Amino acid sequence: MGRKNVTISDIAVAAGVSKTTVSRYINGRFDLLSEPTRLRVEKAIQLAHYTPSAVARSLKTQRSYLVGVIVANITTPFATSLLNGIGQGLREGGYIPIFADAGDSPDDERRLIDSLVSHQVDGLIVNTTTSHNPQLIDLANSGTPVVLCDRYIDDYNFDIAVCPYREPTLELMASMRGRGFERAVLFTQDVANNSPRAERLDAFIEGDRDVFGAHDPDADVYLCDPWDPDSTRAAVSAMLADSGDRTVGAYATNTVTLLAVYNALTGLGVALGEQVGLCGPDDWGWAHRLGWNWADTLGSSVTTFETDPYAMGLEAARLMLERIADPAGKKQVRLVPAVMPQV
Amino acid sequence: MGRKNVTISDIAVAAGVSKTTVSRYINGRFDLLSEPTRLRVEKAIQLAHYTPSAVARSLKTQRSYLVGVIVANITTPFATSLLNGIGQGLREGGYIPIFADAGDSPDDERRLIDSLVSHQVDGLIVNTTTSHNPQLIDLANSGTPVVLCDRYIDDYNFDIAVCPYREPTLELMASMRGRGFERAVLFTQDVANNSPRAERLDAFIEGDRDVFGAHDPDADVYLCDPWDPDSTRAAVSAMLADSGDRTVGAYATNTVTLLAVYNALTGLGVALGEQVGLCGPDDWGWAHRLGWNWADTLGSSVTTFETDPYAMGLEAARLMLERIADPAGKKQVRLVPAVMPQV
DNA sequence: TTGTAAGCGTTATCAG
DNA sequence: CTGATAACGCTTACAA
Repeated sequence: MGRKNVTISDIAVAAGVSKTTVSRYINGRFDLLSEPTRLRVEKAIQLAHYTPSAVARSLKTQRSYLVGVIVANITTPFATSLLNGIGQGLREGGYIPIFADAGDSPDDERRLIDSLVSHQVDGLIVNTTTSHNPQLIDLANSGTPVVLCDRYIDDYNFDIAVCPYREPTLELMASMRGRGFERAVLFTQDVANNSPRAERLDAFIEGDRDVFGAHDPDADVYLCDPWDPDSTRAAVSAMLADSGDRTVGAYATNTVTLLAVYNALTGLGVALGEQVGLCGPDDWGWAHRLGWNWADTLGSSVTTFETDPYAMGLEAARLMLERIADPAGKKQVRLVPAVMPQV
Repeated sequence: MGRKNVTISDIAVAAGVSKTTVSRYINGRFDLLSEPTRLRVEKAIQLAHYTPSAVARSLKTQRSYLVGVIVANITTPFATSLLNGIGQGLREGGYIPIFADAGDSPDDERRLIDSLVSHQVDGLIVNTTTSHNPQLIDLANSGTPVVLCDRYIDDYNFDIAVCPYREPTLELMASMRGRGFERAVLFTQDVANNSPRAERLDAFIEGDRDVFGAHDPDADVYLCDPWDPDSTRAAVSAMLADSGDRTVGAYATNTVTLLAVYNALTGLGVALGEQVGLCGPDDWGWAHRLGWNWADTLGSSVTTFETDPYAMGLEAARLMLERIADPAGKKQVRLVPAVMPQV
């Protein structure tokens, strides 16, 4: 109970050898050990339940075999599958993933980066909360491997795994138009500092103009915070008022927002399908692994294109392994395409 | 680019003081520094972009202010909210949570524990994959703070945050009986090594006997792996065949299993409500934060009792903080009750 | 108020 | 094959 930790010196003494020899054993340099010494050390280690200190090792070698992974918001279905993929990829390369959640707070993200770096992680995979991030740029510049996930950072080239959202968004809008909806609207959280949202917004504007023939697409954009049911209800109400008796095809910027809008609509007694149709990206990895088509459950009028956050995590992890192996290599953008909507 | 890390010595030299003085500055011991020296050190630190090495600090002080958090399967909605709560609680206490995913593999869990401990985490919060876990018992015995979450480990008293599942399970079964279902069945993953599942199984058996008057409750238990649609479909088919024309109230051991069973049922063309009713725990924290009643979406005949994984995480974190503050204190069991079903 | 020096538990460099 | 010994970057008595 609470007994002092056994160290390499203890083992050395117990086995009657030097620390160096024990160290060699730990690191599997059996070519440098005679059979008898090896056995003596082995026995001593087992007897004492010795495990080497990774901290001391990290301090000396400047490597930890740890990779820090920071996700903007661990509560989303997207993040869940992303982490799953990243974990898988890193383990395959012999690295241990350490997950952290920024909880959508740039401040917390900054603190986490500092902390992880100061704990000697060998690299950082970040699904960042801010597209303006000098800290990460400095870090990458100073030689620390940094890989981005899904979200861009301005003014610097990072290794990054991303999904192209423009095309599937346009396809989805075309399909909504084809189904006869007269007006297109977008529900989104604040787009500032968030590249995927910005990309989807741009694509929406483009589609609203080209596919729906809107003159003032900006007026079709509704801001809401999906985690705040009141905010979403307000946005949906405003949208309904603005629409008059036009039928509406609503695009939600992500799965969480889609669910929030769905809640608001049904809460307001709006039947989905005739008056309002709902669509958006489906970034819900684990529902698919379950074989559950949640969008169908909401109603057959809900259409989506499916992204693959697990694959994205896997790619990000691989980028990290490559970057660690070759710190000076050329930065890469890895595309993980969405599955086009089944029209 | 790749320039050597600046250390406390560099700052000492730059500021023309000793390492001790710089160390005092870092640790906020301003009472031991004269105004001028403080300013000199401050300037030197800023100029050099110096950040102290947490690794070196950990090695020296044997504290890291890191708490390792291992979750059995990060892909589940339960885990998502649990981590959220744990993160919140730990941050409030000044500790940094480090998340890791065992991916339902006891082997990976063991490796993760080793790794985190060897990286000097100040404590470990574990939602374990195995109820038989000598490694964690040793760890706790040796003085490392260990807190369990939701799942028990045999043969040792741990600090633990858990939800009592017996009562709500019985209530749910009574309500199913009240709605006229003639047979009760349970869908569950393997119960071995998993205390909450075992507890729900026991409660089901009790309810099947006492509420439904079953003579052979074991025959009403169907094993399936929710992540494998085929396995679930097979279990559901078997259940339907066994039931003949009795109506069935099906209890799923957790949310993921409930969804899987729902998929299988609808896939087989079974309409929910008349022939088969579905119920189980609702451990889907974030859906509730969204205000989304997913069970209603599946169909109004799906009934649940709601657990609170976020609160559970919060309690676990608080237990950890208390244990770190008072390593010798008495072990505690913290109950986080479920919300009884609305009948 | 400041500094010296030892040491945390490893690994790396040499020298046998 | 084996072993001294000096780092790694920090904290902490103990002096001054």
